[in-house]
Amino acid sequence: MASSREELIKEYRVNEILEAARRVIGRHGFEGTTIDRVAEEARIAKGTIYLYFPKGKVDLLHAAVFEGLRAIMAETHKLDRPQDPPLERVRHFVLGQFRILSSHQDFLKAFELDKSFVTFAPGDALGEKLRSLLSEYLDYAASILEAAARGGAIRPVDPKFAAFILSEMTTACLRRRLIGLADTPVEDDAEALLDLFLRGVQAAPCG
Amino acid sequence: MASSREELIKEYRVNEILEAARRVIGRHGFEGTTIDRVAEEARIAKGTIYLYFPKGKVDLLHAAVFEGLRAIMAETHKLDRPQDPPLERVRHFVLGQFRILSSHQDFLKAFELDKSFVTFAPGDALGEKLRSLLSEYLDYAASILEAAARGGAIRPVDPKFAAFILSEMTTACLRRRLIGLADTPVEDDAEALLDLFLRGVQAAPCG
DNA sequence: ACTTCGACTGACTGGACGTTCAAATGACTG
DNA sequence: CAGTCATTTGAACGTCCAGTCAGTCGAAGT
Repeated sequence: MASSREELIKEYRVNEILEAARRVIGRHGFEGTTIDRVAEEARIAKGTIYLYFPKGKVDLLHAAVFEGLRAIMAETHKLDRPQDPPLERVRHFVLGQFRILSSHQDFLKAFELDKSFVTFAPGDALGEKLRSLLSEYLDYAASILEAAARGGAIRPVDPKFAAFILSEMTTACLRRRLIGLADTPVEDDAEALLDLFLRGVQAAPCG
Repeated sequence: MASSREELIKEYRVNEILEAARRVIGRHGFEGTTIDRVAEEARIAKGTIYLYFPKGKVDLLHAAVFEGLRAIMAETHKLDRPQDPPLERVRHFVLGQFRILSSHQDFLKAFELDKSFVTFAPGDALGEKLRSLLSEYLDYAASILEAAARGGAIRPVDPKFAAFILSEMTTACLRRRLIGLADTPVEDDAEALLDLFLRGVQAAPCG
């Protein structure tokens, strides 16, 4: 990692710029983010940005988005409780994921999460990085579901499929609020979601 | 509606331009769509577009997107079978919706559906139109679920919440394929989705 | 044949924005 | 203080693209 004094300073500057970029993205959206605005937000001149991001705007924005997402995903990793009973572990994960994602909804909104995963061409660098990030996250979520399935707490659904659907259900709830279609408190959503999902995957035979 | 000869011609031209715009959007994405490209695709000159869309590019693209979505939603309305037994009606709707949306995945991908609903500011004209379109659609889906709940086929969940989650689960499946995370046939997704959702909302007590 | 009309064209304009680079600034040293 | 070097600056440049408008062309009218 960084060691010498210069490298530390450089890393600090890079971080400042990335944070400014994320603020601008949050305010103006991905497409509405210009180098001028980022420079103004970071209180430095336009040219300075090119010292730290010589590859240009696209590289900067991609880095900002990637790091932002990585941080959010790191948060969700921290909330796992492997020692809990499987079903309780799933429940805790679902609610925790909901809480974390909803606390970052501004950024997620501006970033237009789904778009970015979907839109980038197969060869695209950021697209690949995001895909692997998502993939890693889904493996983690799937492992929790798989453990529950092994323990007999839920039925043996395809864990990756279920994990994906679960995370999408979560972002869907947030999106619904952003659109203005939800008139109930957020906590209700979390409970309703958990209920819907758990019943969907639970072991006991229905009907 | 249109009556005179001129109005019919005009409507025809407008439609040609909108279709060209949708093709370009499908190929280059929303942001990558320029008036020049639309003009080239429609095999007319740039200026001609401004004869039919004097309000400019944004208006044109919004109309293209709105009409495209309206057509898709009209399709889903046609597949309802109110005379079927409630649970069968739900099942048919879920599978039909899946089939229709997946047949339009190119357009939906390019349009970045979620983005457009989420990103537009509350006062924005297209945003409002899309929201009301979505709202109408959700009312329709919710009415199917509500009928099933009244018939006792599913438990009395909040029908609008369930309808929203259902439609998002469907688009999520498609997105998963576009990202390249799915390795199973599409039909499997439809079945797995139906299974997950029905168990989630079904009447029989689980556990 | 001449005129009128209006749909259509596409070169042009102006502004926005990414990127560059010569000059200014400041920090550090002998 | 002068000299050296790294960092920072922002005016200038090139490109892209929405939007304009003077001019073309064919059809219909007289």
